[in-house]
Amino acid sequence: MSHFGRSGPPDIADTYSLLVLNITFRTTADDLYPLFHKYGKVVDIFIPRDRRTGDSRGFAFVRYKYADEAQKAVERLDGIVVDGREITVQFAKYGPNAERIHKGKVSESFPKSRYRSRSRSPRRRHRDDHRDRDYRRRSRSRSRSRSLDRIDHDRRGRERERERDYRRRSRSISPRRPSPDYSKGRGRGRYIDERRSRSRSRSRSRSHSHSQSRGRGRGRSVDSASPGRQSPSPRSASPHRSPSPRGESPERNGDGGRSPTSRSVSPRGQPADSRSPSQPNSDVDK
DNA sequence: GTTGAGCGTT
Repeated sequence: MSHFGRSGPPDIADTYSLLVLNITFRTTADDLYPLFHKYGKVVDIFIPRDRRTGDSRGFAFVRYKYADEAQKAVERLDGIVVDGREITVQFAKYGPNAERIHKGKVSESFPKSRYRSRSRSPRRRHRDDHRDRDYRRRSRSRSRSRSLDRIDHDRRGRERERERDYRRRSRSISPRRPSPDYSKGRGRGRYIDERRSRSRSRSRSRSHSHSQSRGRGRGRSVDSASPGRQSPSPRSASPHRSPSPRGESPERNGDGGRSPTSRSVSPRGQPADSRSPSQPNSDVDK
């Protein structure tokens, strides 16, 4: 009884899910089970993890059998330090049985005591608020061109898709908001953005070999490269690494997976900026 | 080895 999330949800008939936030990335269901089991009957524990890496996302779902026990666990385990991190336990809102809980007796059994008076950072603003606001705004959309609406819809869909993918990449690659202080206090966000844009462009051109080794060194024979520094490819002093004189190299699979790096900046290939210096006259000629 | 706002799977 220590293997949760093995065969999906056992039964969500009369269970109450708790959302456990701020847990460490190493915490597993087995680690949370004893803690939560002390306050009630835990029927299932699920920890969402990344599909690519497989690491935990930092939160877990603990399903209780009874609401009173779940409530007790929320009050008792919310704020405790697990593995060196203060976790946050609260009732799950979005879930397969969220409606049930919302319309069930939980809503009546627990009208309040949702957020404990704890001096924790207010982390309640996220998708929930956004969704609510978006929904309201959309509902009030009375005058709007159809074409615009379509575009808006498309844009929103794209945004949602990106968000759906994984926010980690978004924040890592495109740190649009490094610090809320800049966009809140100062109004030079645009300036910074502009400058950053240019800087990024140059950086891309300059820094070529950006370490994109994110594959944990799987696939590369470390044995041959470990001892001594022999050249793995004893090819002649040829600066050209592309055997093909023209066209991109057909092989772009480095680690045998995919290239999550932001290399799709130019779907076409090389921008018009870096043209071949073969014909310097072309400029003057035109 | 890293990260840290948030809402979920076979």
